[in-house]
Amino acid sequence: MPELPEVETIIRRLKGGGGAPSVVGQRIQSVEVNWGKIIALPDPSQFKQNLIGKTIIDAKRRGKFMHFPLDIGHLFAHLRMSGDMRLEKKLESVEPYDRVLLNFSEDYRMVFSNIRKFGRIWYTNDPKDVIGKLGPEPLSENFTPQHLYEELQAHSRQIKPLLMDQTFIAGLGNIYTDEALYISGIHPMRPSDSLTKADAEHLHHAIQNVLREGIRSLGASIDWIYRGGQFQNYFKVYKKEGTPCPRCGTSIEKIKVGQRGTHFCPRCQIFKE
DNA sequence: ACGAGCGCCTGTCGGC
DNA sequence: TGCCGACAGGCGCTCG
Repeated sequence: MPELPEVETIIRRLKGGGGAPSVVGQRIQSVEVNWGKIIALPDPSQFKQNLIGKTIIDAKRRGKFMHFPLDIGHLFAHLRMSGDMRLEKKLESVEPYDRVLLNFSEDYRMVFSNIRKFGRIWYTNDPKDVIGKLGPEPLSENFTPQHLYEELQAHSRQIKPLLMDQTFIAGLGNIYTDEALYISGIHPMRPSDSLTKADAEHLHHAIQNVLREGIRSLGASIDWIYRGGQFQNYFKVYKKEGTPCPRCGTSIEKIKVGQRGTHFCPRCQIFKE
């Protein structure tokens, strides 16, 4: 479930508010690591030592990364293909996929759950170690149609894998990329430098729209990981192969682009060189 | 610079 | 029914 809108939803929940508990202000008393490879930096035993006694002073998102500034240093987490970050009472039972637990001084703990063990957690004094190479935030002011157009021209790559390259733009994954390309009428395999200025403007608008709608819906919930998001009910092409295009009625197709399942309308999204 | 192939993991689904 | 391969919301690596 983890693309920008889902991570944003998780972060907002972790921040609490409205009477709900928050990770902000919590002091880490102990750390449990049940799968060592989850800890990307430093090694797991150092990781524990570094975290104990630290206090979380904020919870933020950058691309698909969760970012927890501490009183000293920074904690980052990435869910990769599966998983969740929960804030819960220490009384709750530990679930089978709970890989890393941060026990706070009082009542609560934060739990990194990750079925496929692809997720990663970092502790570092320098955020650049983790998020230094990320492209712009798609919902920030410095991501403009002009910027997008110029960057598209600067590369000659298939548009879909380029949009999913986190150094190009931070936060898009398979779902929101397919949806944004559909909305803007761009074939997923088109060379990035074949896009016109008008194409780039449409794409920029579509990216921001689909992400905002995703956040408004609290993300998408599919398969066995359900977290209450509703965006799956608004998919126009993702997982819609064989159903009629909402705009022209042509059957939605599924192909592979850059090794990833890709859904598009062959009539609305014409390939051009 | 770019794209393909593959590894990392666990679970589900469709075909035979 | 049972098995087996393909596939899944991601990303880093190697190779050509």
